[in-house]
Amino acid sequence: MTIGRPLQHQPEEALKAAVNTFWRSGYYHTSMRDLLDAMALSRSSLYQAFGNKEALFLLALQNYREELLATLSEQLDAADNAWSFIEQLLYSAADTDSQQAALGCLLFNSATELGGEDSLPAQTARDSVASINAFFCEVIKRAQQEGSIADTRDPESAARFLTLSMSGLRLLMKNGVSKHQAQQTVDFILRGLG
Amino acid sequence: MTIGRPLQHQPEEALKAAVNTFWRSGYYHTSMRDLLDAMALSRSSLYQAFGNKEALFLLALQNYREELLATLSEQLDAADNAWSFIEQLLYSAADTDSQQAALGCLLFNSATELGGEDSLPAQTARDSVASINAFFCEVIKRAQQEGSIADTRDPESAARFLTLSMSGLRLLMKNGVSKHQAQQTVDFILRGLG
DNA sequence: TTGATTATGGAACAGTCAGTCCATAATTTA
DNA sequence: TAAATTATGGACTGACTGTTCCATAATCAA
Repeated sequence: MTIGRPLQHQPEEALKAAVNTFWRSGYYHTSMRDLLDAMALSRSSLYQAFGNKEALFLLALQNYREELLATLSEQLDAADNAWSFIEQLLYSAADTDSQQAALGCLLFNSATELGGEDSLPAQTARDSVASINAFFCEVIKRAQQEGSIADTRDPESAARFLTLSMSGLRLLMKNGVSKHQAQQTVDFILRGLG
Repeated sequence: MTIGRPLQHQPEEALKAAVNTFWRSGYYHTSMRDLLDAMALSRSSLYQAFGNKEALFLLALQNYREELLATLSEQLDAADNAWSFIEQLLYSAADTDSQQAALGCLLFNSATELGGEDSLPAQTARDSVASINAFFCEVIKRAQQEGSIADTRDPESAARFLTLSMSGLRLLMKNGVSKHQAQQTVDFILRGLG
């Protein structure tokens, strides 16, 4: 066993609470008090366990990204083929309820908020978006192998278009567009992609 | 003439400086000190002339939106037709240098940052995005009259797709995508739209 | 039980936040 | 010149910011 007083909190659950807090309020507008309340631990414990606000945010971004990529991989494996995965991805994004839609995606939110900063959080946010884009690129390539996307298309360009579309779709949903309207918009995306 | 001591600053230029400040740092992360420095006036003058931070932000959003819509209208009038306006709009967005790209669009930034809040700034940000979308809708209708977009397309859906695309393009540019890569992505947008 | 080790609660810190207030400056009209 | 009016500079407020520090609590090995 480890020596010393045992932890009185579960770091994984605390981190999830931190993710949700940053998700709701963004990096700068989230205060340590917000985090303390949401994570349900004391100042000392938070700083001892996670370092500081920036380090906690980096960890939250990483956790969110890994969980997102894991979910996407599962859905890809469960789908009949790459193209139907893309369809499901877009239509399910268009089908989120308004409360969840108001949150958007933590990665897109962070990349937008931190913009072109050269800080570590900003760079990490950009890297996270790039990792999602890289996943999409593999999906595109598989769709091309399966014949549902023309081989003549540059897969990286197509992946960027899909990233662009997901990000734009999140914004539309944040702006209060209805599910039906969002679905109609998805049809344009699929036409551009196919 | 007006009675009393005359203004020692030009409200229009000060407002532009405020716009740029909010543009760079967002609503919450912009401090009154940032605004005072950028606007080059004293605390008293700022509060007397513009009320408070929220009121100034609303004014900045309005100013940005009006100027953007005016520029778009000019470019639409100068274009050969609605479709070539759309092309130019997208390709010029893909052609912004990295410094400007890092800023993105104040309206999309604000709508993303303030998300689903029911505050006045959040509502105004959403309304501003909606007004851009409404402009795009008129452009789409004109393109349909001119025969460059099929009449079978729902103009409002197409407008939302164009709004989504502009927003997504801004995110890609923020993420460091090159001009060439952005141009390739625009081709996907145009294919989806046409 | 004692000593070592780690976690926690809470006080404290300097800095920043948005916003207010008042004395004073600069202009008008009379 | 004097009174009225508006703008400005700057001190000030109370609340909040992220972070540090220390005494204490809770566990382990000896």
